[in-house]
Amino acid sequence: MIDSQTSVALASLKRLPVYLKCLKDMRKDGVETVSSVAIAASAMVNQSVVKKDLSLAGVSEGKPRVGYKIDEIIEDIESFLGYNNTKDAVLVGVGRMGQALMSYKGFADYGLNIIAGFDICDKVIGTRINGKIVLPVGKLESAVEKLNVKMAILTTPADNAQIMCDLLVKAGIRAIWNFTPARLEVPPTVALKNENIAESLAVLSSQLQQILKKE
Amino acid sequence: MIDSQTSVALASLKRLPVYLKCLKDMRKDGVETVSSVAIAASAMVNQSVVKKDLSLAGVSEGKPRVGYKIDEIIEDIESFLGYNNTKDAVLVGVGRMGQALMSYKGFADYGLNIIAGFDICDKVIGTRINGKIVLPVGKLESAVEKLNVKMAILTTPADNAQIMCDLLVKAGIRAIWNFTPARLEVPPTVALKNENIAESLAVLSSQLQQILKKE
DNA sequence: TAGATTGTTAATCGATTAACAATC
DNA sequence: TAGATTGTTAATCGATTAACAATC
Repeated sequence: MIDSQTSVALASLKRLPVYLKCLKDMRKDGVETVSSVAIAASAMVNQSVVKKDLSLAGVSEGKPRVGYKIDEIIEDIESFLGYNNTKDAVLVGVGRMGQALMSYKGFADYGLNIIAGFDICDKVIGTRINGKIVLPVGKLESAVEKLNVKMAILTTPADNAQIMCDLLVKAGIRAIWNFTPARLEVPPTVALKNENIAESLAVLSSQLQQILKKE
Repeated sequence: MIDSQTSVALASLKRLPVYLKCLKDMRKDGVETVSSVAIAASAMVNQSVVKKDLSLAGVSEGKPRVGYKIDEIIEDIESFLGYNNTKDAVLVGVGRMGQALMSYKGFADYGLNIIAGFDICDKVIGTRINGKIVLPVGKLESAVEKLNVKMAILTTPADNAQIMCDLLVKAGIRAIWNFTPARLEVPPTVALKNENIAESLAVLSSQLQQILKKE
């Protein structure tokens, strides 16, 4: 293969963290080997999809009639998802949502490390949340440059989102995780992931409606 | 059509709130009519997809050479998504994330109304967040039954998630919006939407990796 | 050996995109 | 009338599912 495969299918990429969670739960229950059929059942997806996703993720060979060693398969998926090499991130907008994310211990498992929060409000500037300092937005650019941070989490009010986004891009941030409802514009050299509350609610409401209709 | 179409394609359903946000932003800028081409550009999707989604959502006829009246199309999409008839919800787990969601004013736009929070911690019980009372979990079942609430938002620590989930189901909740990383088990009569932080991060990290690789 | 499971190949399905007639 | 846009139909694409040979 020359200059091979650019991107794992998006759908596969989204399922891998789900498998990982299932596998870790199984391991906690003392499971030592696991088959694709078992993963499929636990993650509630088709078994063909599991097999294909695992091979895409480059999981070490499983043994026919046995399956995969649970430690190995977990290690392989984590390494594929990059959970081992820590990614630093800054967080902009230390409101309740921002504080919730700064306090969340689970990010460490995913290799994400929020190094500091930034805000414009004097009440939070200088405080520490989960041990991480909150700095004024004025210090954002120099901090990002000095620490060579590539990822940012955006949790400002929607009105400020684009302005802060522009500032982040200017500072050299290359990936923005947007928790605001604003539709942001970023240059093509910057990755953007919208955490879309309205989308999720639309899906859930529609499912609920169908369930209630059936009765 | 007899007993027609059970479910709008999931992909379409997810895009509609995006269009809605774009349309509202346009209206704020004084736009009065809009074409599917303009929506497609703003939402950054293919124009065929927009046309198809709009027709699925039952948007009132657009006029060739003119497009859609912006007030009408917004009204149509909102009504299709059920933003007009308010859905009550309870929230379980009034930690930082729970408080952030209870404080979020934007839910009103989506027709979602959190009527109360529930927690086991004495420190928050009895307080009010954004005017909404926090009650002990012991009162959950009776409240859900009395107020006929069908939807719940789950923001507990992962350890308690399944227990609280079971309690919600027992109380008659039919749709659970799960913000915890736990993989929940619910009966088939209950809708479940996982807000999957790990999935989003995997997608963003992968995009970032590709962008950095190109340089 | 028999049988369960892997890993891949082929078939199916659904969603996206392109094309175009109808319309104002 | 000319031309832009709608709304739908057909073509393409990709992802899911089924099937099966290889293997332990």
